[in-house]
Amino acid sequence: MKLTDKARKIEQGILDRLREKGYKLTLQRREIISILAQDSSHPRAADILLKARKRAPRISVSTVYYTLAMLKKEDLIREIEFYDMDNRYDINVSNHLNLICEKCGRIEDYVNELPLSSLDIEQRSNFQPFRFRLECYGVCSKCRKSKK
Amino acid sequence: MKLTDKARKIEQGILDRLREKGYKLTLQRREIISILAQDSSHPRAADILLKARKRAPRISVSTVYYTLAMLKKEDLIREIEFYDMDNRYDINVSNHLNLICEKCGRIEDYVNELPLSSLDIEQRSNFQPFRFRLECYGVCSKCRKSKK
DNA sequence: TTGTGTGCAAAGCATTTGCAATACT
DNA sequence: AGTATTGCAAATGCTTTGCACACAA
Repeated sequence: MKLTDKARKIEQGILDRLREKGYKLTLQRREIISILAQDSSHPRAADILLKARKRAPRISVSTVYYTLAMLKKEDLIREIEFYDMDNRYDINVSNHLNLICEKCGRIEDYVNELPLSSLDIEQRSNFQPFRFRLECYGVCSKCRKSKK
Repeated sequence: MKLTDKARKIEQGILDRLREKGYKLTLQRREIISILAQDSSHPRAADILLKARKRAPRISVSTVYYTLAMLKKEDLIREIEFYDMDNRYDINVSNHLNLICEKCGRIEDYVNELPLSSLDIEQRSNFQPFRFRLECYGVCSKCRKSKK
C-alpha cells in the first residue's frame, strides 16, 4: 500500500467518524485533517497552520487549535505536550514509544512491542491507568551522522 | 531504615556532591535540598517556595528555580515538565514510570522493573537514547475510593 | 434558519531573564 | 576580595479565550 493510499484511508476514516458525530466538515477542518493524515513527523500547530494556508489562506491560529482540540477529544489524534517546545500532534493514537531528538526536535515512533501492561499496573499499584506517555530523549540517526 | 534517616542520607549525598563541585551552600539551597529530600510527592516549585519560606522567609521565586535548575543540571533531581500544570521535581533520578492522577495531580513512582532497554532501542532504531520520560495517566487509589 | 465554526485580538501564566545587591568561600 | 547567588520586577511566548461574524447542515 502506497503512503498516499494509507493517508487517504486515514483521512477518510476521520471524516466518516466526524460526520457520524455531527461535526461540520468545513474547508478548514478538511484541510487540517488531510495535512495530519499525510504527515507522520508529529507536526506543530504552526506547521499545520502554514501548510493549511496554502489552500485556506485566511485560516487562523485559533481554528487550528480548535480543530486539533476537537480531534483530540474524539481520540482521532494525540497531542504531545511540551512546556519548552511547541506541542506536537500525532495521528498514531496507539500506545507507543516516541523517540525524540534533542538536537533537531524530530520525533519518530518506536515500532517494537511495548512490554508495559495496563493490567499489571492496575493489579500491582491500585492505580487505574488510562493512557501512557512514553518518550525517549536522545539523538536521532540523522543528527548522529552530521558531525557529532 | 526510617523515612527521616533515608531523607537525611539523600540530603547529605547531595550536599557532599555540591561541595565537591564547588557550589556555594547557602541557607536557601540547604533549605530547598532538605525539602526535596523529605518530599516524595514530586512537589511543584510553588510548593517548595512555600515550605522554604518557613525557614528562609525572604527566599524568592527565582532562587527556587535557579537552584532547581542547578540540581537538575547536576543530575541530582529530575524535572517533570508539563505545559498545562506546574512542573514537578523528583529526587528519584532513576528511570522509572510515574503514575499521574488526572483527578488530583498526585504523582507516584511505579516501583516494578521497567522492561525498556536503551540497548534494544539503540540497536533496533539507530537512535541514541539518553533518558526516558515514562508516564501513565489515570486515577489514583485515593480518588477511586472517594466517590466514583 | 440556527447554532457550530471561524478569525481577530487580547489575555493567561508558569517560568525565565536582566540587573543590582548580597554573602559564601 | 571576588564571584556565585539572591531577590525583585519585567519579559516571554505558545496556547487559550471572548466576542462578533460567517457558513455548513
